[in-house]
Amino acid sequence: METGYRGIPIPTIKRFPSYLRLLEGYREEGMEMISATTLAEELGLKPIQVRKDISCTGIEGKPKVGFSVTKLIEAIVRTLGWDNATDAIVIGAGHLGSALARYEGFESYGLKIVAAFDVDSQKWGTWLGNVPVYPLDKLQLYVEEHHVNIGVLAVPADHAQETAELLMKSGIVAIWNFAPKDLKLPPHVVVQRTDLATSFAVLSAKVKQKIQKKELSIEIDEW
Amino acid sequence: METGYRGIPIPTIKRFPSYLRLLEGYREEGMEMISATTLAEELGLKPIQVRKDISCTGIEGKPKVGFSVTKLIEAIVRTLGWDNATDAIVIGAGHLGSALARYEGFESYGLKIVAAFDVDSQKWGTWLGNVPVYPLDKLQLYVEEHHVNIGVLAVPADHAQETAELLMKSGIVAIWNFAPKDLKLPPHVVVQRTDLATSFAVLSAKVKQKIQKKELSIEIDEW
DNA sequence: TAGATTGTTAATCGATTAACAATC
DNA sequence: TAGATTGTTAATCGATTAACAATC
Repeated sequence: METGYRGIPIPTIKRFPSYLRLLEGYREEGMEMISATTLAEELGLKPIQVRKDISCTGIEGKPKVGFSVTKLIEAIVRTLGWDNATDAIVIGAGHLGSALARYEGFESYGLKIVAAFDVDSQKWGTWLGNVPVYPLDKLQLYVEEHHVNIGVLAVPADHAQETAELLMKSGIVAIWNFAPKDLKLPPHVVVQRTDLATSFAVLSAKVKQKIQKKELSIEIDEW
Repeated sequence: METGYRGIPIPTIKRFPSYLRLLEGYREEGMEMISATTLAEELGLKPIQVRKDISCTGIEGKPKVGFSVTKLIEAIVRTLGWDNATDAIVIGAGHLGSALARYEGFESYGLKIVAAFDVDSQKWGTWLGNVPVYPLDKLQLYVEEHHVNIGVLAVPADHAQETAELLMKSGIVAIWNFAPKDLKLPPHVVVQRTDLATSFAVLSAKVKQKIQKKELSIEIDEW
């Protein structure tokens, strides 16, 4: 059985934004060509890994010279799908939802927050930066009328599941979940978590491991 | 040459918080035993993976019955190092820093935000929930006096590197970096990113892949 | 040219998954 | 007991890394 197209590895996808930030800096400095070797050094990666990652974009480099900075940027942006701007809504206008709605960096990812929704009537009609806050009841209608694709979920954990289901029913394609809750949704909905607990778990584990290593003696780090 | 202790796999660490949330729900319901099979089903994982993960905590189960809910919770919490509360400070009292300082969920991870710091003199002396905001100049002294271990970095990207170096010099052990910037720090400092761009990149790629697959027909994704 | 860098093919490494005996 | 579940050992899978020919 032929499964065919396998897709770009998730770890590679995760490194792309770092490449992009670095490359945009180089572009601003007027640099035209960049080698995988330099990118690797700058990001603490191995050159071979950077080359492998870049090869996923389909772009070609010149031996001894490297890659065109602008072409590489374009290729990565295209590979991530960040060249087509997508409208998104934020659900939950609490502290986190508010910070997300106001965040200006999303533009460069092709993400545009067009509205926020909340159950709290006191927030209706207010603005989070340039983003208006509407009643949650208006969500379904808004999504249908404005063809919103992405829902940014920033509600409390105990309302995450039901809100996600509402988003799904409204026709949202993908959910970016900031609530500390694992959603159970049918596989046709794309869900991506940004879970503080998960991130902090890795930090904690690294700290703990470092302490353990130091106790068991062994080597030293310089600097 | 014997390298010895290898540590718990990062993917396992990342799944632990999901197990914990689920288990705490079961504990509240008064459930005493739980099987890996049930946990797996609830989280959309394979039973074998859950068993492997659990085995990393060192806890033992009973065939046909499962694991003690409370013992499993304790074991995971201990494995993550969440049983020892750690003091942390937030640097940058903008929208994101403010949301982080006010977030109450950190308690259950053994993380306590004790202060925030900002360059903006207008913010000095104000409070983010229960967290006071101090001048950035006071950071070094504060860290030394209060033995703060963790710095939560929520400053703009163009100040992230220098602020991280300040934290390092002040004696901070680990940095939780929310700035969209890759930090260059010596290996003895533990750094963990929570990068919106990275998370959104995965979301974008999944959406794009799904569209492509739908065109080519065929099946689904994980995560 | 010589040397650095690309791109491909193969080897390695680590995590996931499968198989199955042990056990309550 | 029979059947479900654990825990271990081996197989598989995917990503990283190594090796090296091609090339500007």
